[in-house]
Amino acid sequence: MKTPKISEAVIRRLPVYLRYLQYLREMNITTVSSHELGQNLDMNPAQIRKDLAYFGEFGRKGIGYDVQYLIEKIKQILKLDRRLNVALVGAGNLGTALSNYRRFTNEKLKIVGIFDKFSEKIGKKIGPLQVQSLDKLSEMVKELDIKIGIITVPASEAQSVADLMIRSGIKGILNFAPVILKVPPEIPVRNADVTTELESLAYYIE
Amino acid sequence: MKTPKISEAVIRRLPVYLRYLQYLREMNITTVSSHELGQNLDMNPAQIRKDLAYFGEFGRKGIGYDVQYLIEKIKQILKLDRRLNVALVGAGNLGTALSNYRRFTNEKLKIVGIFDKFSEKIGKKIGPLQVQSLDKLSEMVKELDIKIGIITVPASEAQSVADLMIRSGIKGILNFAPVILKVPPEIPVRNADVTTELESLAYYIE
DNA sequence: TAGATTGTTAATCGATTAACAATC
DNA sequence: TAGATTGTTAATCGATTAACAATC
Repeated sequence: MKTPKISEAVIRRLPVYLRYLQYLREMNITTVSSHELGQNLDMNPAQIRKDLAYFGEFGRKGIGYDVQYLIEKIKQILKLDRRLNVALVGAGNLGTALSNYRRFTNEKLKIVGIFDKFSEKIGKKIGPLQVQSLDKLSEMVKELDIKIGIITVPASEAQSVADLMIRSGIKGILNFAPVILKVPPEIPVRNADVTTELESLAYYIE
Repeated sequence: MKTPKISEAVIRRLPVYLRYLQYLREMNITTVSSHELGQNLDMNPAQIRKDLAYFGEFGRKGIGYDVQYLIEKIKQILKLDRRLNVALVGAGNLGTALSNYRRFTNEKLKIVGIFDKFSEKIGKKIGPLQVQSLDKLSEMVKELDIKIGIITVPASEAQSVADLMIRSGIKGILNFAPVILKVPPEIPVRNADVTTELESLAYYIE
């Protein structure tokens, strides 16, 4: 919490640690060293120790890290210990897939509204939710205190959806559309475009 | 092509440039400077010039880059000028969404086989393809010269699917499952786990 | 020509890794 | 205690940015 200035690279590794720690907990493993973590996550142990040390002293010299304790600490750091509501815009194939994504259901991070522009999509049931008109977004963001928006509309619509999200009070965006969004600097954006990933992979083939 | 050693960061930016150049071409814009690219992609112009200069001299001093020519060159670099067949394993919601992903259809990068372990999924039609048994993967990889595998199975299955893909001759993996896969060092892997992205986004909220 | 913009070298900045004292 | 492992400083490595000569 008393953080000098943590780089994004560090923050992006924390969920990876968290995920593996949760796996260890399922295996009833109670303690782990940075060396073991490094082996399994294919990372340098010094980097793992350094990443964690930005936020506090979570380990014990000569012993390692308590799995359960470290899970709790990382959750605190990432703010996954409190409820965080998410809206998804674009009820197509990908949007539907994400809405049904199992892992969200258990977690504090939860999709609480699905929106679409097209009337043929509106009213459609996806899991426990009904697709709503995009016109309702702003109202629902306020009502449900939605903080994060997921964009799964076509590239041509993405910027206007992002603008609407930000006007509505959303504080961060996960963007699946293949465009670089223009947003104010205080709004974090994560791009998760599949095509980009595949295309960069192509380079390494052969 | 006569490349000293290009960092992954550079390679990952090329598809972003490509995408924006294709957008410019659609707008009938024929020439662009690194400065304009930088403005629109929120990047440093020097970085863009340097990235491109690893692969050749594509611009003209005092003028900028020819959009069409640069598109072709980047496609060549990324090997998107030749056909590259892709197999997808896991015909759930996400797998179905990706298989229907419009952009793949036009491109050289093409999903040519969809596989699943579960008999209730097998035979199901997704776009022009029918879901096949996972047992057929190896055979099809050889028959269709499939080079890339996309994994959209649950975390618990992902490693064994990756192993099977590699044994079958697949050369690169795009992994949507929330695990770090163990693969030989010569096999490139891209992780595209949505949960990880969302969790790192949570850190920046409030 | 004058203005613009590349390609590239040099300078800066930041991130990763090694090393080790502290200590369980 | 002896062995193991953390937290952290220092060293290394790599990536980004600035600057500018070349040139369209």
